[in-house]
Amino acid sequence: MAQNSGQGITIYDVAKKANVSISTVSRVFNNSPLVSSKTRKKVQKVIDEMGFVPSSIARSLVSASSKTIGLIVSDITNPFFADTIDGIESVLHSEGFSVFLCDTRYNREREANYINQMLEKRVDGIIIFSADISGIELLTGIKNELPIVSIQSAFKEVDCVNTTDEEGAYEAVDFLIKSGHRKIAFLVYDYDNSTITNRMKGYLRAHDDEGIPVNDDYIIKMKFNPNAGYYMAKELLESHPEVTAIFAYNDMIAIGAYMAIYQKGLKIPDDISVVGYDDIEMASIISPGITTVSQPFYEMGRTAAELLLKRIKEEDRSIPQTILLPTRLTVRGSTRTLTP
Amino acid sequence: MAQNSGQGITIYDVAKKANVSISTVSRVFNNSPLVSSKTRKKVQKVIDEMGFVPSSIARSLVSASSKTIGLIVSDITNPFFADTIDGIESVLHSEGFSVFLCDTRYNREREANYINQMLEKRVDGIIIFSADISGIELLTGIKNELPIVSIQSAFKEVDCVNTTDEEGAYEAVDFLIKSGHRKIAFLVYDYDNSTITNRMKGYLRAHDDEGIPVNDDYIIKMKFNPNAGYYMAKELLESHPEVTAIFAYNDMIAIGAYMAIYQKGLKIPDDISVVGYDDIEMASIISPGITTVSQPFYEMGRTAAELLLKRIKEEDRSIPQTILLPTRLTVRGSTRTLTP
DNA sequence: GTGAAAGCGCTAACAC
DNA sequence: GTGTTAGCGCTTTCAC
Repeated sequence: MAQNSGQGITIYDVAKKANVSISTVSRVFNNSPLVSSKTRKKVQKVIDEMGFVPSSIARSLVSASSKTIGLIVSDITNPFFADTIDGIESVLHSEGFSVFLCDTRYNREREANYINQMLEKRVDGIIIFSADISGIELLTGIKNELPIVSIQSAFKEVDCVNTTDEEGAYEAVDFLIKSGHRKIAFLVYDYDNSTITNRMKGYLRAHDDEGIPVNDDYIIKMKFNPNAGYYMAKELLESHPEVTAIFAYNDMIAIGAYMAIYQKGLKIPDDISVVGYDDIEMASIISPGITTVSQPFYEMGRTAAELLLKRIKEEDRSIPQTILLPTRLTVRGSTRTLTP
Repeated sequence: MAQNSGQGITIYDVAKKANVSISTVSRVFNNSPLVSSKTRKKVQKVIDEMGFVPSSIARSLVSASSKTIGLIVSDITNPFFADTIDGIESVLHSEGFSVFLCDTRYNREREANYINQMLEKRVDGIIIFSADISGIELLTGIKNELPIVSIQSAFKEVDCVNTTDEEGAYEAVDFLIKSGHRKIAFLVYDYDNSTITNRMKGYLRAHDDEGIPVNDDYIIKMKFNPNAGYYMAKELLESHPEVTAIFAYNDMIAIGAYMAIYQKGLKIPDDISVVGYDDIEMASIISPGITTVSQPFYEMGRTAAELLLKRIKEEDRSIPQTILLPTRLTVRGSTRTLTP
């Protein structure tokens, strides 16, 4: 173990003690091949003894690269963000980059503040994974100078990594239809963004392809609130008890629906089937487990980081591209086949 | 709007264009009073026009302070971490500090890696909010050089910010007893740490103080798994259906218990009352809302940050101190009064 | 009130 | 293979 954490110790201290020049010290901890193994060993020993840790600040100043990327998310507690962050870091760390992570909590002011911090810190690029679009608006002012990759929000002006939302919803609803369900509700937030639009398209197209008419009354919308799923399902169960399946826009809504169903004294999936979206951890904890559309969050992170790194390295500012990643239906206990 | 984000523009560029020296430019964006308002206005205009953003890298190098603190958490998706992080940032930002946030996901290797990154980045201090103790072990090697504050894990060698776990559990169980409950189960993880020990103490002392004997069979233990609450409650309901109330070690366990109770066809709180701990968001989403012990997460963050800042500023390395923050029982629909 | 100059800890030519 | 040296973009004395 080193005697200390190297705070305050510089290459000069190491050089002096090892009787070499600072260049040699620099070469050693940069793994330059231009050092004899004998010198390297000698210097490394002194580095370890003194607990020397090179200052990334000084390195950044001369190399004109902070080796840091900024990551903006709108809500770090959102369970699937963690996997995405993992994916991002897995590729970034192997390239020696670190991540400056900022949680805006859907707050514009914080967002602006963080972006300014990133500029000051001279991040080499920015990845933004924000449910709403506002952060991206703020970024447009700098997108010509700094590579930017957006995850899960379609935006033509920067590189994007998205999932196939329409197909995911299609697969979920198609699964219900093929299981014999005909009266399938859709519980969704009342907003206008590409994700909602695409999942709605999938819901409609699945009906269309199977020749099943859509009953507009089965589409329940509500502005976002943490309890929205509960209220929407409650309303649905009262007004349309004939419904045999619910497709929820996401797992949080599905969980709210569970509560409304349980309180009505109904059983899942015996009386009603439920399908969610996202596959958050709670989807497998709750009982029965939620049949849901899993998104490749880790892969999304990896893809975004690779895209960004390519832009950083190649200084490539050509036309922004969008990469679409596929989803997968995970079947658990919340759905059953309807035998007529 | 600035023409660009200032990447690549230095104080020399600004100085030249404004016809002043670089010192003056520096004084302007540092709000030094030693500039005439006329000069200030002139320089500020150029700064805005060019979109100059000072490099925190260069500033850190000369000022020998990164104005950054490292924050280590074991799982950012843990819902209450977000509030704590908010609290931390609220005090840090007002002092011009930024936060380097690292999610170790309970992985030692990542932890060590992040600590090394923090050392390289020359953070001015570290706050660690990690369920397990390992991170703190890693930090002991550097605690003499860098201020460290730990949140929610008792550790004598560094400053700590904790909550009154025993009192929180006491208040919860006392509330149940005062509501007429006599057969109260405790569902808890099977580990040996101070938080678990303290809540157990609270559970026992509440019984003791009211002269109610504790039935050891009502204390159900299980190693951590995401579904532990469900399994423990299931076991309890089968072996001891006479129980009228459950005190869960945390809200996740309480939610698992809800599932087991619902599947048994029982109603909450009619057939059985449930009390949780933490007051995570889901505690108010789920139905009925969970009566639970709320922790002052935001305040914990603020307190930790203030403690750290004090250490950083005063270069104060005196005896580590521990600050205990109180909890509060939040009564919702999951509990009822038992009329004999 | 303003400017000149030294130096923070490193990297990267360039010289030997 | 190794050392010397000139900066990187700022802050901070110290003159004026």
